[in-house]
Amino acid sequence: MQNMEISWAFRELADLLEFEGEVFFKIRAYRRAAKVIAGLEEPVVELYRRGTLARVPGIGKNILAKIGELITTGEMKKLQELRRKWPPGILEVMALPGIGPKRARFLHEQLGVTSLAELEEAARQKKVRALRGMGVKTEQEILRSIELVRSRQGRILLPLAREIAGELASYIQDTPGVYKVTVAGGIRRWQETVDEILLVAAAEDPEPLLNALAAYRRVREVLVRESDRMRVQTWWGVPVELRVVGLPAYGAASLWATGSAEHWRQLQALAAQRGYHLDMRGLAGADFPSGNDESVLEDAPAPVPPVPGAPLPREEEYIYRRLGLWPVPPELREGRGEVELAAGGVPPRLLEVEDVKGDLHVHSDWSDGANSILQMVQRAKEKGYRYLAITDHSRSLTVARGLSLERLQEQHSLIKELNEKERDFRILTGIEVDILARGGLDFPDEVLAEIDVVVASVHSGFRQDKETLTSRVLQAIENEHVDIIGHPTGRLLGEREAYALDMERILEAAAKYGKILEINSSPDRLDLNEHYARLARDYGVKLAVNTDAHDLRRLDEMPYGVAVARRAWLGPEDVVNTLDLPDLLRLLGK
DNA sequence: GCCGTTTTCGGCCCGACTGTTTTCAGTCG
Repeated sequence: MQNMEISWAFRELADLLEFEGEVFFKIRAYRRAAKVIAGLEEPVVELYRRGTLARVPGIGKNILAKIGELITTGEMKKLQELRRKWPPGILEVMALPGIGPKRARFLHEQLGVTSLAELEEAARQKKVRALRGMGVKTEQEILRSIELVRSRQGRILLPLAREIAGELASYIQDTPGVYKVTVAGGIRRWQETVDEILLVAAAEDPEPLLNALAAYRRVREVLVRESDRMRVQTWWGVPVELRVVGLPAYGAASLWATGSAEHWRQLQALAAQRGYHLDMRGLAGADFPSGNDESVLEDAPAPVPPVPGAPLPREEEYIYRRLGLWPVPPELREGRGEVELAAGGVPPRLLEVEDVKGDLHVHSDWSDGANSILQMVQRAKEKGYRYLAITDHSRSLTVARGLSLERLQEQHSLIKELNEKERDFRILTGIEVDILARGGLDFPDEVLAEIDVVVASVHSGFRQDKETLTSRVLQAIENEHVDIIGHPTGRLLGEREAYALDMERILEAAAKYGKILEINSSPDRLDLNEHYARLARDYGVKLAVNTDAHDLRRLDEMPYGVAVARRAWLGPEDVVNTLDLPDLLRLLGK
């Protein structure tokens, strides 16, 4: 039983209890446990066996017992009971923006709504507006939200996709007769979200691999089975496709399965021009010379590369070279001009994780972070960083225990003290200052002037109109003490649309005032996204790739932001936190 | 539910916004 599954069980438990109207604190305790478990670095099963799980904050007697139940029986009685009691669709209803437990319950009682489809039907028949406490606007908002949810249905975020793909790939890898396995598709290209997981395996005989996949404990259903491919539905709800080829076809199959479709189409066209024929069985007329050479088995890379920019399998590289191209990194394979680019000159130097010398947006337990400043610093050092900016929330964000002026000053004197003991590392004082709903910033200029790194972010008034929101952000950009605009568009993937912003005006202003825009690496944000990041560079705006980490583990999410930068064709020179400390300080005007 | 004790139960939960109201409930960050 993986941490993720245990965490999910408690989240579902909390959701169902919330629907039932259980007391707030109990629900919050379960949610906290779910979050804590998801953030644990060690397997819960291990901690449980060792008897140290109860020491984890947020896990008391009751939750410990439920975890024990999950580990030993694979089920949790309380959860099963609730699942039997309520239709599964009500959780989707409750998850709609603007619909909480009370309204979900009310809709269930008054209209018999048990699913999104039924709610949609009721709203279309104008039955929702007739209910007490709801009106036309609510009804329209519900229909809009359902539309949003539909559009993202079936797509999962990259970290989950990577985890599932890694688990399956290593399982397949262990099947006898397998030479190597690659995770391909959108995962390999570091797309924001994916709707399927594609695996390519090289083996003499596909049969045992397909049998193995069909028998995997988290495969729910075999959707398609052919002699060399299988498509299955999994326990996680995301379909997985495995394609098995012989070693000589491995490079072509991996290229094909990695895509994108457009990139592949352009490669095929180029091959035809050069008198070859390229399909997923290989590059006819130019086979990989050592296609059956046992030595190809030795350089098999990890199925799920930990960072973007991993070396290509040499069979892929060979095909690019034969087509007169330099090998195109998977992140660029979107058919957005990379094939033309790869036909001439030298490859661009794209940003790499190793270029990053520090993180300029992280939280500590002074506001809503889980770890102390020292713990965050320690981890930053382990990552080889030279600096770390502690940017806790400002006073207005009370839910996040935003810092009062006094606490801010207290924190900054602590940081100054800590810095006296540091060598070759600098803790930068910082703040994530709220861009207030009424305009202006949460701290006065004279306070901001004293801070090394000022990140300004919107956390309220998301639904204001475009003009209002744009002018709020413009005001922040024009403030001489602001350095970085944090998660500039405010989107939460699959949860909340970006707020209405006139991005061209924002980019113009950022260029004019020399302000840095953030690429927030949090996988549910990735904000700016790759399109705006590229646009920003075209405007001459510098970017900062930050994690916005609220705990130690999320400091590790830097690769996701780096992937966005790479997909935007950015190099180290476009990103400020590749600078050495003195250069960075100069840029910040410190 | 958990936590922290002042060891056995009380504290944890804030404030703005919105749409619906006739004075406020529900949602959300």
